[in-house]
Amino acid sequence: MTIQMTAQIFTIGELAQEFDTTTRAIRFYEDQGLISPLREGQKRIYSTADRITIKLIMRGKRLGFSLAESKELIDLYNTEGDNRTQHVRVLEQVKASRERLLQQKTDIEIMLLELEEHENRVKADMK
Amino acid sequence: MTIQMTAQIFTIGELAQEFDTTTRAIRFYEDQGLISPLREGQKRIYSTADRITIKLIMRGKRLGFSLAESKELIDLYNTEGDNRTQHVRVLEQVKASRERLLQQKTDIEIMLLELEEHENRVKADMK
DNA sequence: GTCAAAGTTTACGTTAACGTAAAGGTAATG
DNA sequence: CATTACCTTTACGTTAACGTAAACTTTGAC
Repeated sequence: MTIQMTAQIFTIGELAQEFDTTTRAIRFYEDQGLISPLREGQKRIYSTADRITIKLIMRGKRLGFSLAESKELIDLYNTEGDNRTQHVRVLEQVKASRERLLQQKTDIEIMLLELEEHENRVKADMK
Repeated sequence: MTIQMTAQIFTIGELAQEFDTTTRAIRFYEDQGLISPLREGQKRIYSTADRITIKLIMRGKRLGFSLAESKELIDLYNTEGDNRTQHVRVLEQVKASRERLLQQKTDIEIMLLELEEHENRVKADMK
């Protein structure tokens, strides 16, 4: 009794729908070297790995990352664990990314506080 | 005995330096209606209010806000408290902004976790 | 008075991230 | 077998957010 594990695949249209974007955009990401789907004849075949990459791209976009920046992150995760200098570079990149995210986090906290303040002013004004 | 309170003012160069940007950019924000500095002859004179607006713009940029979006926020804070429909619109805007920021916040948390995971993998790999 | 530093306007150039259109291939459906 | 729904490539168009250059004024320092 064997368990059949078929690798999940996706069409470009499915992914466009799932991530609320367009096929044009997804092909563009391929142009820019962010994904490299396989082909079945002419047609692009996306793996779950491709799908995750697109998810990462979209998350990046919501945070204001350029595609180039997202690509750096993607490449970061795809570094084959080889030599030490590579590793060092990766760790530095991780540090930089983390710092950026933490800065954004405090920016968000401040903006949330300011929004709340303003909301209260307006609500008080309504009475 | 009177206390002299001189309103702080800034030149475009000073602000460009403080926010690590260019005078061109600041003039551009004026073009787009985000700030309206006074003039002393030809020269622009920036108030502390203008300075705060620029601060908000920069924070917005770090979070991936377009200038149009930042302008909405700025206008939001500048709504003269008048009629009720205005107030309602303001509160709706506040809600939308908050939701966006909260989404970004969770995006950040996820990315931080993923970074940490990857960092650990790489570090383990180095041994 | 002239020189340098900072300010001004006008205007064309540039990059990122797709949008949009045209022209065509393929596969299931009635 | 023709229509419909997706897929493909190629290529030009568009918007945001300034960069860059040119040509000119203003002002404090020497």
